[in-house]
Amino acid sequence: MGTTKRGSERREDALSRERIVDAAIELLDEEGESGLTFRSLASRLATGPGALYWHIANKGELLVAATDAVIARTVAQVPAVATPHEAIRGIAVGVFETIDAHPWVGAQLSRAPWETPTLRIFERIGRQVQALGVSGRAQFTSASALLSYIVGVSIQNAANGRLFEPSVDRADFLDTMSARWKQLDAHEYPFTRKVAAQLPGHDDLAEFLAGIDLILAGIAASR
Amino acid sequence: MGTTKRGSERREDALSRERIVDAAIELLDEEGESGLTFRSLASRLATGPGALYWHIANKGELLVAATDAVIARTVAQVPAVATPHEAIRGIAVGVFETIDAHPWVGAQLSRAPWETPTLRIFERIGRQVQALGVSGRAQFTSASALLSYIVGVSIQNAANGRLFEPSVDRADFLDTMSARWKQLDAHEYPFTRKVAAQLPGHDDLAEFLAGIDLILAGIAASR
DNA sequence: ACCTGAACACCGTTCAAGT
DNA sequence: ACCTGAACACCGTTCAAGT
Repeated sequence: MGTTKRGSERREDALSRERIVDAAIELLDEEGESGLTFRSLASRLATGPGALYWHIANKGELLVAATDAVIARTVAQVPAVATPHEAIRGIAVGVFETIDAHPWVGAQLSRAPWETPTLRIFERIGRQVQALGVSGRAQFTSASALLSYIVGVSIQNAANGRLFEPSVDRADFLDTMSARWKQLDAHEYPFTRKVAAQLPGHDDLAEFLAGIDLILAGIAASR
Repeated sequence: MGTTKRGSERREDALSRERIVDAAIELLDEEGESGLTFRSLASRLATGPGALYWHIANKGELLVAATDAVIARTVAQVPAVATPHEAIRGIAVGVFETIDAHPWVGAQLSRAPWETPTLRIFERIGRQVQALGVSGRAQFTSASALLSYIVGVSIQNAANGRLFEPSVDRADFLDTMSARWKQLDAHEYPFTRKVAAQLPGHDDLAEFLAGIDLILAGIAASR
């Protein structure tokens, strides 16, 4: 206080790493992965593409930062619940819904699985695996298996969601898919053709959680 | 036989969808995903980029075709074994090793999970789930869970493999990663810090198969 | 029918020049 | 210290023109 206004005074609209990342998230959500370019991002921030490089090293770092911001929000919002089993389901649902809402997050998680975003999820799952009473070395195995499953399914689900225009709804999508599977070669794809009938009315989230329960049942059985 | 040689005679080096896809696989394996461009591919085939578009619609189709060729080979080579449990482990190992050898296959499987390559794997797993005696609707859930886990882990494993230069070997990589995890904030990452000690000597394939066994134990327990 | 290669409309990234 | 925007070295894709 008491200092006179000078060049050091922050302008409202000054560029910063945070503002850039926020704008990138908006662009990714609105236009999809291909909509994020340094030119489009710069024009949204009313500057030139070169200015962004003062704050961020390259596009890879920008994507990691955007993913990390979204995932940090997700894990912070997972509700506290009674049992480790419930907690793991809560984390799973959180990640699933986040990737469903921001499909580019899924692609990023699988492209750079050693970065902080993945670690945030791993940490939360790990604590609950510990709480489950899993012993020493098996904790790592169990947490890794759960993490891979959760991220894997979420990505596949999000990719399916983008298969058709948003106007095509879920039921139509499943009907189309079911019809396509039924037309597969009878000799090559007997199983796929048989389960094609189950596709209409399929509940992705329920199916996903059934898989979680399967892994948790396996963990319990292996103890 | 007996026809005179004409324009319809096939030149040895004539372009074809098959030759293009084979060259694309070579390029992807040698140079990685960013090494495949229509220009580099065309020059390898001693033609111009435009020529390729006579045989293939676009880059997406080229990637799907390349992935499909590799995965078809993989599933064809899975050995016949005694039990469904063994068979599922065999498929899992096949996919794991394929993605480890061709990391771009993993990226492609998660980018387009509804295409034939994924379906080929799903079909093989499904048949074994059926052989396991899993009932009706649960077959779909079990096969999907296994598929997601197998593809998910394989992609993460392959991404880790590309983290550093090929010169950096596995042991060094794990040591570096372990050291990095130990430096994480003690309050934010207690679990990750604790399991960091288990990282050196970690056997990815063994850990992966332990996860498969976990899911199979869950399937057995849920029956 | 199939191939050629220049051209179009883009990219990510760099960097001299400004403030 | 931070921003500007032209320039560099690329992309995927198209298409008139050739054989």
